[in-house]
Amino acid sequence: MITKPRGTEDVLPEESKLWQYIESTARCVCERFGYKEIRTPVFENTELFQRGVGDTTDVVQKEMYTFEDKGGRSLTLKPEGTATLVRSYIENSLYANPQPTKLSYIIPCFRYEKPQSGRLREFHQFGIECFGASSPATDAEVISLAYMFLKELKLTGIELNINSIGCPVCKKEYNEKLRSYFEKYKGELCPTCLERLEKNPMRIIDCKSDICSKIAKDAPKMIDYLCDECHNHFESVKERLTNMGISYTVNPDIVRGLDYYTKTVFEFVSDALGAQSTVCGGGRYSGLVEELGGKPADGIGFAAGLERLILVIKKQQEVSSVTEASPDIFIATMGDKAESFAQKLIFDLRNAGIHAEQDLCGRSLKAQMKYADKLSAKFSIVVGENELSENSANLKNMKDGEIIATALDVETLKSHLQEGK
RNA sequence: GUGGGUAUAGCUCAGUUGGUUAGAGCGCUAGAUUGUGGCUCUAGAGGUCGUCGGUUCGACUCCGACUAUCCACCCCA
Repeated sequence: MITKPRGTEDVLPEESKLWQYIESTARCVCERFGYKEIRTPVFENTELFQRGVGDTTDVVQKEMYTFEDKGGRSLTLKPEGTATLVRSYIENSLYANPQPTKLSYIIPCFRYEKPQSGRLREFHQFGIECFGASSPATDAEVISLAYMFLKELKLTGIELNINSIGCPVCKKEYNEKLRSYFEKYKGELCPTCLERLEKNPMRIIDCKSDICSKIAKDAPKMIDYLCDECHNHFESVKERLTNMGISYTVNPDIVRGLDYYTKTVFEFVSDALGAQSTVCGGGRYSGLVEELGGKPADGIGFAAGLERLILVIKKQQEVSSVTEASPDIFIATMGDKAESFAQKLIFDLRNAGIHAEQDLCGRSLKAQMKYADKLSAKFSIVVGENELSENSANLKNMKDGEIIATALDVETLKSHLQEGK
């Protein structure tokens, strides 16, 4: 047997209902906020992610699905959405439209990681990006969209954490402070954090090891070192969130792992998920558009992991309340002539917008009725020689067993079915 | 990439200190006097017991490797 590749999942018909529900909720919310859907390629030139996501990040260093095509080009399956959108924004000159440019997407992403609950090698993200607006109002709008999306999915136990990691100027100053702080504990830090000390000391704050987190507890906080502009920006974002009734926790420890983030970063965390608990995360990025060859423009956005949302929803509702689509009518037949007649009738009924079914496995009449029951058909009729010659049959309501006589034409059947609803 | 748990029918799981034709419930198929579902009853199909190797007279059972899966680290959505 050939099995699916590691870290991938089949979405079976039962579950795809849930996917459609989440996707339509996402689209519906985006529409109200003026975010328009964009569709982009599944793979991009590898360089886009090296430059866009950052050469030093784990995502780029060890998690990308990179391959060479027959023309010798290095291509990579998208590990995330933002870099692609920035590329498209520049390449299609979307900056020439009235700004800001507000985009949304639902995409598959690929990362070569060890699979675990809430972490797959192919996973899906719903995200938005807003380009060309640097005001705090933009941050608040983006966060409020995520908030409303999660709220409309009726998720409980979700919390919003926000932080500001400053602009390149104050970030750099802060990094120096941080480095000199951790230098003092050089002998105690774990090996990975020792490396981080050189490259990106902010990541040490993230470390879960007992010793490092204890040391990091008293480390200087970015929030205390923000420059005036960054500080005011962050204050304004918080005030706007409060105004909208969106509660949040300022969490100085959220440091996003992707290089491009500046100023506002945030994540929505679920208490239902175990280790991979971030259900939606994002932030502002000021230098990315320029880095990828565009005229300087601010960007801000978020991505939500659809598989994780589905995990939360499934955990919340013990039994899925998603109702299966059931046929309006099942036509059981006896004999070839009747069967052939029924297929034509069913075709016409379907053409008239009715969900009609028949047996395709050559079952006995009794077995056909059982099958109709399993499909939860609302009505059934049996067509045999008698019905054909008289052009009439008994229409049975499967719920209460009530029977009425009906002619075997689309209009009559349709009106009976509508009455029965 | 590092650690730990798990692997028996489509699904959920039994399987006695290693012993002959490996079981149950649900599901699936068929039937219970030849033209009507749900309840009940009967029968049937379906497993190289994750894979490969080792120990043994004999392995689903013990050991090893591999693979898959789950949990955690790491990282992130």
